[in-house]
Amino acid sequence: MTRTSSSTETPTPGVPPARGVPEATVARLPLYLRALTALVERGVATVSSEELATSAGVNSAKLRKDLSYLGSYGTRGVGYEVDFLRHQISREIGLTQDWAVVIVGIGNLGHALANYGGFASRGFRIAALVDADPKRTGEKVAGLEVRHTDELEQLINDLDIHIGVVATPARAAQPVCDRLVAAGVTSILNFAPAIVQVPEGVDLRKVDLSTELQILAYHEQRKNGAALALTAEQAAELAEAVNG
Amino acid sequence: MTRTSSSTETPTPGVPPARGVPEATVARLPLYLRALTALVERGVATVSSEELATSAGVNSAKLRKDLSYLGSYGTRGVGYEVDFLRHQISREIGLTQDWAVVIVGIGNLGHALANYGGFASRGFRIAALVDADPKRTGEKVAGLEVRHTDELEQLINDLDIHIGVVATPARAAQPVCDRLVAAGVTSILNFAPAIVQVPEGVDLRKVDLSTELQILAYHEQRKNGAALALTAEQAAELAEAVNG
DNA sequence: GCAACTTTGTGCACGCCTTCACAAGTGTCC
DNA sequence: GGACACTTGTGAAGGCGTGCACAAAGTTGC
Repeated sequence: MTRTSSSTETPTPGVPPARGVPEATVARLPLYLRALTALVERGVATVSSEELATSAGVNSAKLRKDLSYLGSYGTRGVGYEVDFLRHQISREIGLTQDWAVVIVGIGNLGHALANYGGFASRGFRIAALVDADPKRTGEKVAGLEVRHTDELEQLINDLDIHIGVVATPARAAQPVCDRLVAAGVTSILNFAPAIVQVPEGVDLRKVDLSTELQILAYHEQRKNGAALALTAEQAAELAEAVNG
Repeated sequence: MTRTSSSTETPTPGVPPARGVPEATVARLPLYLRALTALVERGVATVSSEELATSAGVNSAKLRKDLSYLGSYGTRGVGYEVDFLRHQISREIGLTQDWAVVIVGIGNLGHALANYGGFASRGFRIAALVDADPKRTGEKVAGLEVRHTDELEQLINDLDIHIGVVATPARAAQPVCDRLVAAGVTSILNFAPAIVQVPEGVDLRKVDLSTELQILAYHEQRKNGAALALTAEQAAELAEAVNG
């Protein structure tokens, strides 16, 4: 019924097709998936949009609209069959196949990522760990041997890896991404605090720890009556700005 | 000149004031700050919006509009004075004061966060590390002694902590957040893969590692001609759906 | 002091996302 | 079998963010 993807003929040249699902919706699908998984584990069979929305932390209208982009998987008057919906979303995201992932940079963060259980349980398989430091080569992390960066291209090729996770220091991020892309990786998750450029067709997502804290700090500063947080210097500046 | 905050009288009840700077702009300020810091280190004195935008990975019009919310800190025909602008943004975000932060959950990720250099260099001071496991209590991490969760409220009070970082397992996230809030924390950065609810007035940001990967997987699945990625089962489902 | 050039700051239009509100189904109870 | 209660799916409206395009403002060279 809603397969009217013919009228939406403005594919926005620079952006990949993305069938019909808005980007904002895609970003929320993993959220729904998690909420549904929790419901399955509790043995719940059906759920209304209201309940599911609450446990996913969103508005119920938004949830229904999001799901409507995937199809009509609910039953009016009843709700959604939990297990069925979970499977549909899982398939839409592409979690029914397993994705081989390489982690580059096995420092503190790389360690944490390699050991993070949330990946394996969601269809992501850490297939290779790579570090530039020869001293780390051979070390076992999360049951996997750390390989030297020299082998990066070889590993990507042999293990058919399409997704790379970058957890290197900032200055190494761009060269590493270049090599990943050259070797055939088309999706990169970057944890390094650096802005990296990738060619068109490669998806790049960024997780920046200190950026998140800074955004919090911005709002924090504006609570409790901001005046409380002003230093003498800042107060002087403020006064100057208001009067001048 | 642009201090016409009187006409914008629709403060959106549920949302905190947020003087006049759009949320999307706030989220980019740390980006600009980083780019400016890099310029300072290279000894660059002035920079045009075009250059700064490029090195921050955004559009120059967007950069100028963003900066215009903070004030008129540029010089037409010249550009922005790097050090001055950096200071202004820093002040706007609230990085001129130092923020005491507590990290709850010293597992792999907590370790990585405690050792992450990017916090200290940006006005965030890791003031306390807390873990529920008595075996970890007393352990030294990043030069700080890990304390037991029992001491959480005491530490928050004594050290005047307003920002909490949660790196616990999923099931512990909500109780921990509740305790943080009860003890006076008003900003929380949550790394646990769980949806947590906080009362109004408390800012909550979420960093979810597997969500990011799932978003990448979604797009990855749609590259290379999605048909390639279909399993027999999925193909059958698809055929069924199309034929009805 | 004037003309040519550079770069900022912003009004405006467009598009995406969110939210409301309701018609269209579905189950239940009598 | 019909009335009622419930819930989905979606048209439409409003708000927010982006990017264009240009006026305003400053600099340089003569």
